[in-house]
Formats: sequence, structure tokens, C-alpha cells
Amino acid sequence: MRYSREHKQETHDRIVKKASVRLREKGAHGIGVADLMKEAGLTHGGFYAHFDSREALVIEAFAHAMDRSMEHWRKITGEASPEKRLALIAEAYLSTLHRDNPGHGCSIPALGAEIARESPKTRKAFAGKLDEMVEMITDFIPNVPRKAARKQAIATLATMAGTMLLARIAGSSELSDEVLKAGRDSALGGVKREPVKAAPARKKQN
Amino acid sequence: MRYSREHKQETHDRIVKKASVRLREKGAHGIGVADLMKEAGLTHGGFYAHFDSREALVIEAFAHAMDRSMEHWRKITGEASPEKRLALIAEAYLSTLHRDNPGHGCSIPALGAEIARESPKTRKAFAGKLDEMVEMITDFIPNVPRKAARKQAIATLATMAGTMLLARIAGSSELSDEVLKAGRDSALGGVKREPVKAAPARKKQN
DNA sequence: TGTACATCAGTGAACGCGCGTTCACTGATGTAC
DNA sequence: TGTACATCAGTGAACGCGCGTTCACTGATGTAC
Repeated sequence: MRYSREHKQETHDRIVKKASVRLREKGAHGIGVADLMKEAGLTHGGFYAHFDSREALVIEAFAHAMDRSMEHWRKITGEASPEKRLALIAEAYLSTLHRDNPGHGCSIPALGAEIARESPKTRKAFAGKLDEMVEMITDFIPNVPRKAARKQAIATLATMAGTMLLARIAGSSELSDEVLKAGRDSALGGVKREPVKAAPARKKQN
Repeated sequence: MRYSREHKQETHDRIVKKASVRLREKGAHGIGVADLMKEAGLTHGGFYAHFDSREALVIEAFAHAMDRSMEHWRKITGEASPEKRLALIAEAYLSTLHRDNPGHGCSIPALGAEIARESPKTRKAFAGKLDEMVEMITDFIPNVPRKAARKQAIATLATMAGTMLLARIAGSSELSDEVLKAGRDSALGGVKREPVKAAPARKKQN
């Protein structure tokens, strides 16, 4: 059928976009090539005109998802005062809306564990995007030396991702709401923590 | 061959034990029934004498893993003073040893996202163990009203699980070590956080 | 402008493979007498 | 104590199925002349 110049790129982008949603919803191995193509209104045979392998699509799709997350954060913090930016992100991240719509949410709690087990190529692509995200959050923390800000950015992202993971394990129960609330207060600095210093002992894992 | 009375239970436990390691290593869908049985020194045909389905084994295996984690925590905090208990757990949890040995580590960062997408039965079983774990950590927080302690327990567990997830995405790179360090300091209260209060706006997800 | 040919995104059948599950069978040991 | 039978954990072939990938083909449009 040979289409016009931009046509292939448009189709490619459509596959990536739809895949990025379904993969976050169903997991990195939760949906097949045929269904992903159907989502884009195509049949499975054409897949390899666009991607070398299923894995290549997974990489593109999650990168797209991470970019969209960062774009979203830039949007919601755009006009806010520097002091409020991180709080705005945490509020949006730790919402029931985000919990109940993994397909349009952050890839870390949705796909992180699976991607960490993929090939080095895939994992490193994810790690690169993670670093981008950390850098971005660091920029949202004002009046703190860069190194300390970056540390706080990592801790905040870890708390947000971990909270979302726990909230989704808990489903949409009372526990789940309790988890989101605890995460919000923690990310925003509301939870008292013990001023205990690092312990000397270091035994087995866990 | 008909074995002695305890034999079946021993075999059953061996399958569950080995599966709990391999599933954490490879993911909830990362290893098949035949290989799991081979791990236990058996052939795949006998599987259904022990479990109704693969899913039933997954439930037993992750419950076993969570119980082992809690048992381990009880062990490492056994003789410590109440004030040091949470720190001991965080130190052990946020170690490179734990990061590099998911098969013997916490199921939440390893299997959480996948289990949250399973059948309601599987997810609820996980949610129950999660609540047990939260209760246990709550008990490790002294001198704080129960409700506040529980909130802190949830936030600490979320931070620990999220940090481990990020650290594994980062592999064993410099970023990964940086993540573990930030997580340790955060879980132990060492990271300064902005005293910003919850924002009013609440737009889309992410 | 018109015509012949080349291109290549997309189609749909087919492939090889591994998976979860089923099933007829085995044979060492428990049990009944 | 000895003998005949029942039991059932474990074996290994087979099943149906869905997956990622390949491939010969299509046909609308671009390009060369």
C-alpha cells in the first residue's frame, strides 16, 4: 500500500503509545505482540517492520512512559512557586487516581521489578531514565546544596514508588488508603522518625 | 512408591521453599512448573498431587517468603534495645547483600507489582501478609502512640521497598549505591525534608 | 501529462517452542487378615 | 509372623494452547522516463 512519508512514523508512535499503556497495566510480559498490534489497529505480521523484537518495543514504550511522566510533572509544577513544586508532584503521585490507573502512571512501581530482571540492555535503558527523573526532581528542590537535594530527590522518589507499590498490593481497601496517606505525609515530611543513627551490625540480607 | 507419613509434607515444603527462592529471583511468571519441580528433585507430573494449580503454589511460596522475612527480622532484632530495632532492620534491608540476592530477600520489591495484577485471591493473600508485616514493624517502634507508630511503619516499609526497587533498576552501579545510601539515611531519619504542607491542587495522575 | 515499474507498510498463514495441565501407569510401603 | 491386596507419591508421554517470529504475498503510492 505504500503510504506517505510521515505515515510510518505515525504508526510507529501509535504502537509505542498504546503499548506503553497496556504494558504498565498488564506488566512487561502481560500482553502479547498480536494484542499490542490490535490495539494500534493493525495485524501482528507488520510488527517487525517497526521493531527488531518485542523487547525493542518494551524499551521504547517504557522510555515513552517515563518521558510522559516527567512531562506531566513539568506541567503541574509549571507556575507553582519553587517551594511548592515537590509537594505538588507528591500529591499527584500519591493519589487514588494514580493508584487506580497504572496504565497512565509511573513505570517504576508498575514495571520496575520486571525490567530489573530483563537483559542488561533493557535494564540500563531503564536506569538511564531513572537517573533523568532523579535529576529532574533534584531541580525541584530549592535552597539546598545540589548534593543534598539529589539525595532528597532519590529518597522522595523511592518513598513515592514504594508507597504506590504497597497501595496497589493492598488494592482499593482501607489499608490502601492508609498507605497512600502515610506516604503523602512521609514524602511531605510529616512523619516523625526516630533520630536513631546507623547501626553497626550487618548480618544477612532482608 | 507410597512413602511414610511425613514424607509428602516434607516434599511439599521442599517445593514451596525452592519455589519461593526462584520466584523472587525470576518473577512470578519467570519460571515454569517443570523447572520448579526439578529444583525440588522431582518431575513435573507429580506437581498436581501437591497443588491445585501453579497459582496455588505461587500463593504458598510468597507467603512462605514473607514469613521468612519476618522471622529474619525477629532474629536480628531479638536482643537489641527497642530503640535500635527499626534501624537494624533498615540496615539489613537496604544492604547490597539484599539487593544482590532477591531470591532470599523481601517479596515486595521482587514480586509486588506482579502479584498486585494477579487474581483477587492471590492479591488478597499478599495484602494480608503485607498487613502482618506492617503490624510487626509497628511493634518495633517504641514510645509512640500506636496509630502514629503504624503510620511510621508503613512509611518506613514503603521507603525501604521503593529504595530496593530503584537500587535493582540501577543494577550494581554507582547510582545504585547512591540510592541505597539515600534510602538508609531516609529510613533512619537523616534526610532533611521540606516542611511544606499538602498542596490544594489535585489534577491528573502521576 | 502519461505510462511502466519499484517500493514497502501491512496482511494472514505458518513455524517451532514452551507452557500448564491431564492421565495411564509404576511400585514401595501400609494395612487387613 | 506371613501373605495378599490397597494405596498413592511420583513418572513421563501427551494434550491443547498461545506465544514470538518468519515469510510469501498484496496493492496503493512514489519515482523514472
